[in-house]
Amino acid sequence: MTDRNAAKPSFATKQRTRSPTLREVARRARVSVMTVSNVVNGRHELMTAETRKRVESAISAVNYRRHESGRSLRLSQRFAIAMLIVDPSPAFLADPFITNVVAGLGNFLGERGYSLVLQGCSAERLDQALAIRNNGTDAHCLMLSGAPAVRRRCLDLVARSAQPLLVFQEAASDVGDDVCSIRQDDHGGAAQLTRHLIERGARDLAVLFPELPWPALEERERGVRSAIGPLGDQVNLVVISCGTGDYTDTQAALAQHADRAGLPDAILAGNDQIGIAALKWLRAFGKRVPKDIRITGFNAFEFWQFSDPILTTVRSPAYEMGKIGGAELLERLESGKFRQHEIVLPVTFQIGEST
Amino acid sequence: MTDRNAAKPSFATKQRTRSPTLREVARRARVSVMTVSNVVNGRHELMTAETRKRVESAISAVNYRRHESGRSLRLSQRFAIAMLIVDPSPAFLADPFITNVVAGLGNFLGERGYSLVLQGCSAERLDQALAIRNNGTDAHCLMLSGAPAVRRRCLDLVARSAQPLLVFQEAASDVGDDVCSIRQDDHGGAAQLTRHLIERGARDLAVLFPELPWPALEERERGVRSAIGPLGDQVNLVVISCGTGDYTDTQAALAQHADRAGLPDAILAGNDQIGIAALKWLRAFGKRVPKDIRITGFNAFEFWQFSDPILTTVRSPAYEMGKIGGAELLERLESGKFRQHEIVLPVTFQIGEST
DNA sequence: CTGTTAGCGCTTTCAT
DNA sequence: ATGAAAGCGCTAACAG
Repeated sequence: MTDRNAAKPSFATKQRTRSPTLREVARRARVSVMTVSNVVNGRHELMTAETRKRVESAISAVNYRRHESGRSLRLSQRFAIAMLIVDPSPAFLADPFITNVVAGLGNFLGERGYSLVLQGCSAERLDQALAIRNNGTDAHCLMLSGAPAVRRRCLDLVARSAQPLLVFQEAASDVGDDVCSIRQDDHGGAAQLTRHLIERGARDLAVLFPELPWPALEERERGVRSAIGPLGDQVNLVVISCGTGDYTDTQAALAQHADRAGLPDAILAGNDQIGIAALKWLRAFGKRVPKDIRITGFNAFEFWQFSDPILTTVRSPAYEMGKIGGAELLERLESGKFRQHEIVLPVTFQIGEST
Repeated sequence: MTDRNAAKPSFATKQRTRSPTLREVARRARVSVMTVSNVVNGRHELMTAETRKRVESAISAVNYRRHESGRSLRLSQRFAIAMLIVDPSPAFLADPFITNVVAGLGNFLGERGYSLVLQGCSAERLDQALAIRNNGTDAHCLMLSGAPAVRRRCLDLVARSAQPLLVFQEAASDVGDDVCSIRQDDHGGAAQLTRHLIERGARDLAVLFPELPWPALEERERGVRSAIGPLGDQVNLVVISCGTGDYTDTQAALAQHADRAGLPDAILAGNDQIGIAALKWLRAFGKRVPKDIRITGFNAFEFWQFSDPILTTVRSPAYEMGKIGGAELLERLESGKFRQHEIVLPVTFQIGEST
């Protein structure tokens, strides 16, 4: 019989004040730890009202908060989801598309008792990322950027973790069975914008995309081409790269292109930010929008209307995407498998003054 | 002597495939778990090269990833930090100020082996928030909005958790000793903008702030007033509320105010988004900026230059704030106390064309 | 209704 | 240089 008071947990005494445990609450309420656990977990039918009350006052007296690691260890469930954003820039939350997805996902998970672990990371260092090296969550979510080969490498790397995986904005059916891909209809949205431009008389189109190829951008380019398809001989298309896609790069790229090759009669910008930069540069250059040249944006997050004239664009369901993706993921955790492996959400055409 | 193979951990078999543990790796490498643990933790001097190699191949053979909950439980450290964003709107990441802080914080923590748990929450439900109810992180970070009394209540609630606390954009010295507050010099920035406007001849000023009082906005209003101070009799100031601060609300509020009370000769907007909405409305209304009326923004995140004319504004060190705050917090976790309790970062005046 | 036992995966301590 | 034991806080299973 070991005297339990003689225990010498020196490692555990490193902490200044250890936060209260079930045992401490149990001692104060003069019940066993199991009874306290039952109170904490709402199994009120297992005890008398008197006991429950005594335990509850002990809980609030010491402000007991359940230690996640004990529970997780015991249940082999972390009640946490990792969201990995692969972006070469440290400002991995700069795009409102991403923040809307993250907000939707985080809110949904929070309501359901799961926390969201957020990490931005470059593709090169993805194998060093905490969420990959350590096993601290129940599943991964992934938002990718970069060339197709880079994204493929990232996908395979994350898939090696053998955890459920939710991929945003990219098809991923071939990575395994425990994967779900959710994205918006970039193809359809881009096609719709293109048809709209052609209807308005544009024949000499340009897409203005950042150098870093997000999968959604590739999808949009395909959408543009498919809409042009039937009119291939009457409609011309060039691709202009606008560097990082920020204000300065976009304007510089456009200036250089105009110099070398002249201007198209319509520009499909990769997103609203790029569209606005282009629009402003054109007007400074003496062009009238939409009279001389038409411009479209993409995604419509608040500042699509900052420009003058207001952009014609396409509304993105990014917030819903986070939410729906989260629901699908928890469904997977509870049932053992994904109900769907591919989800595509519709976008909404939104006409402005720039076309 | 219990036969260990007779164990019946049915609860642990719920999982389809349990991820590999130290024990499994140890068995494959024919060493004890301690040796594997030593390899994982880089204590290479404790073993022969041969042993190390055998263990390392076993590790990569099964793709072993350390289970965070076991480690956390044993070490009484979670290696995770919670970031709570108190916002009545579900789009708690809508403001680029916040996303920059979060990105800076997350990147810094990630490099140092800590994960970032992100949660948005309304003030009313803060007591239900996962990060508050459960003890799953080593510290809290807090970004607040709302009236002073609401913020105070939130602060007290979070402080009850008795964990180290890093508060962004709000003084918090009176909440306890285990708290650090980090913010930008909103007061100074606003004062500088105000002096600039007055120098350019403005005498009839308005601040255009959203209804929801973020602490930084209060600070900016005080900055404006302090700059006016010495000229109180020559300079007039009104406060215009612009509802949620989004595009539509801002323009509606401005229209209503103009109708009732006419227009000031300078507007200090609460941020760049509001400034741009105001600027566009004024131009549509036939006013020339800056000739008839001058406008300033605040924070300068990318789209400050979207407007035409470009906004005069103030650059926010939001990303650095996240990073420096994170450093201060880890320092606290390692040393047992905060080195500093108040950190104020400078902002940078950035002249545009709107003043 | 309440309590006891065992063990989740890990790392510190101590023994070999 | 390597291993055995103990226990962090929690909950399923079972016993009373």
